[in-house]
Amino acid sequence: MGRPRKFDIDEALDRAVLVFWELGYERTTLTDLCEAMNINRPSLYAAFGTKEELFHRALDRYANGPDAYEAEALALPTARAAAEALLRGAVERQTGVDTPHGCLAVLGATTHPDTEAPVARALIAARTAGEDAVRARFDRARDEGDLPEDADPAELAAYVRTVIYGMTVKAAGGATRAELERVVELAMRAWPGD
Amino acid sequence: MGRPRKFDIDEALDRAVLVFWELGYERTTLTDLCEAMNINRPSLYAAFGTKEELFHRALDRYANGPDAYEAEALALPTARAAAEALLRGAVERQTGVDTPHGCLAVLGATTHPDTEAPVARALIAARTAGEDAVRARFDRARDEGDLPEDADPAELAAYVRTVIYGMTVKAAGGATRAELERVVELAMRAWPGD
DNA sequence: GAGATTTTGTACTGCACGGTACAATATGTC
DNA sequence: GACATATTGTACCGTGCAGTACAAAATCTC
Repeated sequence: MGRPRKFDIDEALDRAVLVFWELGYERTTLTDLCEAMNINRPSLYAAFGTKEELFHRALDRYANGPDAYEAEALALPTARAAAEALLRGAVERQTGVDTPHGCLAVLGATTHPDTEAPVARALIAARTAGEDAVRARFDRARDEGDLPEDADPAELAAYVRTVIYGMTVKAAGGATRAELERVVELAMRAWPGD
Repeated sequence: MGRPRKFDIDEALDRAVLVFWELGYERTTLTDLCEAMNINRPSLYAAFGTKEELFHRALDRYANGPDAYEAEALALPTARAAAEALLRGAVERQTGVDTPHGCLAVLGATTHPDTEAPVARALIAARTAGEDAVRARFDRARDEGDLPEDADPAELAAYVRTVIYGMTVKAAGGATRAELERVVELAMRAWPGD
């Protein structure tokens, strides 16, 4: 009961994702968020808590929304196909016309390993989780004989994600989709067995 | 004439580089800078101008100091050696024990292609200049027959720099030097002609 | 040593930010 | 319709920030 909420929580959260994605955590102000979400500050606090708590929710939603292609990529039948789908999916997501360029989990905050900032730590954790998922997929691939004996799943996962992060930086610098697609083709030449 | 300056300009600038390198532009405060440079605010302004002007000078000094290994790498006799030296040099610089991890030109600010922020634009320009230098080196290599006819110098340059940027993100997330060195080895497997 | 000149140190200003108090408003319950 | 309950809108608060005013201090010139 009580006065009914005038906005949709999920829709507002989607708007918040876009703002954080475009500006990063620190450059985003509450005014930016309120305008994009079309609500006022007390409503924001009542629904999502502080700016930092909202960011964590936005990051979560980002992982399950724009970033959900990763799980599909990992479900492909071979490790090679999975790796290529990860790379191509990253290019697509990072150079969309309706979304900000780059990746929230990389550009969301300036992160350093010894930082105390919870937001930076959350981004590092999100990236680590993403990399772990790739490594687990490649582990399975080697068990299945889908990867050579001398290929190291952890190294391959680190390599694939490194290229993805690098393309994020390039996308943030204005690189086009076509440029990044050529980077993917080159990157895949390092795949073992080719 | 006048009262003599109590500090050395270059030394103070080196300190500023380290602060910006560690914290990025936005998270760095004037208080941080003054403490690290061991001077007070009016002295900072008299010697370096605003925080933004100081950042530009720091970025310049970074390019000619910690980042100067790039020119040496490009001077190596073959394109392959140059590429590998760039990658290995990047690992070394990004995981030094006496310097912050990562790269000032990548992590110094959250950059987006359509940003108006002069600092972000300067970082993008610095990265573009770095990539152009690599491409010029690979252009020369192809003229010299050092690269196959079907290898595209611009694509190779984009690829090498993408891997460097990606390693920066990983270094900022806590990756160790050994991990990144294995990424370099994998990345070099994409080199044409191997 | 007097005066001009530059740097230094302290203390301040204006502003933008995240967060909140409080009253008004809109619903459900009895 | 009276009351409890929850959201909304406005206006505000404290804080930390970049940048600066101003006087004291240290040098050079003559």
